[in-house]
Amino acid sequence: MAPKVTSQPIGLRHPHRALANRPHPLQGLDHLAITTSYSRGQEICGQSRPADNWYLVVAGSARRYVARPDGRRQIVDLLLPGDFFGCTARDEYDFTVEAISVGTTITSYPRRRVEALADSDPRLAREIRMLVLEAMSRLQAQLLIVGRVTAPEKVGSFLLEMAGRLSPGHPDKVMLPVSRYDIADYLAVSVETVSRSLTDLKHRGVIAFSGTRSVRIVDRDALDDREASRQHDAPGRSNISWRQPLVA
Amino acid sequence: MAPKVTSQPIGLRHPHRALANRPHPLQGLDHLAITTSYSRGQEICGQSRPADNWYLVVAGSARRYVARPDGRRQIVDLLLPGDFFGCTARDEYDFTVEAISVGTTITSYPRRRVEALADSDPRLAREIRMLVLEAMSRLQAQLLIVGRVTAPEKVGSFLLEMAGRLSPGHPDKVMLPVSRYDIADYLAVSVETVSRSLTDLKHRGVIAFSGTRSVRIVDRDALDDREASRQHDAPGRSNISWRQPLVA
DNA sequence: CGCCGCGTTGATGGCAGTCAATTTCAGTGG
DNA sequence: CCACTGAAATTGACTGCCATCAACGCGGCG
Repeated sequence: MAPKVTSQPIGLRHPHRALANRPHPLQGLDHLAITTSYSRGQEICGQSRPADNWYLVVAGSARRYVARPDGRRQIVDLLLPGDFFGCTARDEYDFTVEAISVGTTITSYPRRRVEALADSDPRLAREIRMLVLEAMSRLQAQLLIVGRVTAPEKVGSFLLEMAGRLSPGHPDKVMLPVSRYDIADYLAVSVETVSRSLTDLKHRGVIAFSGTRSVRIVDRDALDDREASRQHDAPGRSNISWRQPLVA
Repeated sequence: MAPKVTSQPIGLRHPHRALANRPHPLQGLDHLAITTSYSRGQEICGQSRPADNWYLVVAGSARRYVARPDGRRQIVDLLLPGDFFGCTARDEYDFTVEAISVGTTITSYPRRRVEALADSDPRLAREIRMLVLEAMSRLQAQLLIVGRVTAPEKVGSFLLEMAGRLSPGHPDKVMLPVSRYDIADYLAVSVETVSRSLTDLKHRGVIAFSGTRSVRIVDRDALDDREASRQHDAPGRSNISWRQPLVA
């Protein structure tokens, strides 16, 4: 039942991407940390298990999701190098995290020890707070994406989000680490709709492919939020207009 | 432009609901706090304004939302007494918060001062972390609700969520503090769909009304997550089955 | 009384979920 | 190197749900 992991710390000499030996978050906790490599689909932490560890992605990617009783799953975070997870208000995880890419490398920190250490090191406490706030920022960004109206809009803003997170330097080249199924469960739409939206965007010349998971953003403006407002001059239903007079 | 608020601290002798003089979060910061009453629809903090304050709801309710360029708005948190907001990773708020109920009372804390204080008081730092984690938990719960398939499911799980947060004691009586429009913008569906879903649930005997905003949950199981899986024996599409063999 | 916020109901078209079939791709073992 | 296998991805056909437009009832308030 327990995930079969190499529970020995790993050298970390050649991490696959990012977070090389450069300074990374939680640098001062290396003596408590255990860095592990996971294979594709391997579980890192599981729903309704004691939340005894906090985690930081070193390389690769992982999906944080909630399994619904009806068999569906809702991905509630896509984790990339530098992303933090596992820190919850409760005693048990209310989600599952699985590695996506091969050679996904993740550092785990014992919660009790780190909390104790944070009580004596304000800088650490502040750093943890920032990591949690960034996780919350990701969650809000996802909610804004999922809350969009049409499926091409969701897929489009998903691509923009991934582009911004994967390669802040080259913002028009996206190497998706996830399958269409993962995108579907992230956006709460069906796989077929994801596929159709992507081909739709391709035919409209908004994006281009070089391989199924390598996307180039051709027309960034068309993917942007402004699209819906400029495309057709229909102003969209606001639900806000009636708010203004109340403030007076 | 600045919200016309009574910027003097208020006595807090008779807060409308909850958080009476009983011990509340951030108790030790009363000397820094400013408690203000807001009227319906009044802005508490605004998008792209410097994030200089953290806030705690004392009484009433508020909506945290993001205004989209096309005029829509997405509510990303419904704030009830005891809820914390305004703590962000960036220097500017990326959302707006408005009071909903009349007499909404909110305590604001100067960010810089509190952060400095947290650096010397680990208990305070830990308490802030817990408040942020609870905000994150609310966000994840909302994402799970918005990610559901049909509109009645979204509305139903919204009612359950509100029931759990509003009155942990009487979990079958829900006094909604929000309008149908707010529910719609919270669930990312149209107002009409919210109304239709509610009447649908009423006709199916799942809920009962005593006034448009007073709901009684009659059949809790029918609102639960299990509904979709038991109703019809269609197992739903999983996207998970194919994961299992990979772990081996 | 009339205005406006709020809530509901009806009619209709378009989009997306579902079922199904096919193709492409990656990994494995011969 | 290639055949084989199963997952990943795409495309098509069809149905049902939901967004949209429209109209109407209700209640508070100036």
